[in-house]
Amino acid sequence: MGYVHNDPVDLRTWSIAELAAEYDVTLRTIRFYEDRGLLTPERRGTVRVYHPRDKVRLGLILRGKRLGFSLDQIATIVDMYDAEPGEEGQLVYLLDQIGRRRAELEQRRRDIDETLLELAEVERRCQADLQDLQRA
Amino acid sequence: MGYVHNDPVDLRTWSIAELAAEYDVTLRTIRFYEDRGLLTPERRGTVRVYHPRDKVRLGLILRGKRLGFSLDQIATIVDMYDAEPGEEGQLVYLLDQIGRRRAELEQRRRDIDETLLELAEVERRCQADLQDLQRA
DNA sequence: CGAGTGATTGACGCTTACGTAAACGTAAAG
DNA sequence: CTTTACGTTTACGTAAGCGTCAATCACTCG
Repeated sequence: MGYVHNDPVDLRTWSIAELAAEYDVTLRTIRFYEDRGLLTPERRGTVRVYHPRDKVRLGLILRGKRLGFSLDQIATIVDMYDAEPGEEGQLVYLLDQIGRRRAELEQRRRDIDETLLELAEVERRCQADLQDLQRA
Repeated sequence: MGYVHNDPVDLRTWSIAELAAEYDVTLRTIRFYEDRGLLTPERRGTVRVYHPRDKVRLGLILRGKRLGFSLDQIATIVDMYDAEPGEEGQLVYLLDQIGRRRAELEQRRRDIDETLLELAEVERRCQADLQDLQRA
């Protein structure tokens, strides 16, 4: 275990297996994300040690996946979170990226709402058919 | 062209190129979906002719893709739309599927809302930093 | 008739996102 | 000391989702 019981949040660490269990992914997956530069855990000797920052990032990555983003897109999103202030060009670029992502997400939400409406309609039809069957 | 001008909606047809242009996908993509059983256009000789039903299905497929569903998942979803009444087992199965999809979609919407909130936060920081730079 | 234009079917290639061994290291427990 | 648990790298495999030819056919326009 990453250790102990009552550590302040910032001191806790996790093993790769602990993270895998908590987020229900395989070790392979976590290592793959590292390979792609999405995670950079500490190394103690050869062993990977994950800090709260790494854990948060993994959470963000998986949420991005649920949303259907590619790992490349996720990389740019996740990196936005801990970007340092930087120079003006950087900031403008970041703001631009944020705008794009927001537009994508809002489109997705519309897609979801439409789909939910249609599912409800299909469900209604289904239940009606079921009623008819059971009366017969 | 699929023909004419003022046909009742149900009579219009489209060529593969027209559909590709309208939805901004390649011919290859459309044929691939057919290969996977997601589309079944009419054949006039060797040529594919798309009816309104096919066009609608393509729209559903692409929306499914935007939502990050796999083609397999999309197939089951899309097929729900034109499922015939069928027997009780079928209907129960369908209702179950609907429930699952709905749960997935609602999770996704939560993901989106969280992400949007966080993006707004990052944006706020960004704009603040930009302000600071421009005062200096 | 010849040149385009737009369609068709293969067939091979490529990227993404991992799965799945194989072969090895290390450290605590029985 | 050997087993067991947990970790490591290297590397090949695979499924999904198309891109990209190549070869061929059908129709129309000048």
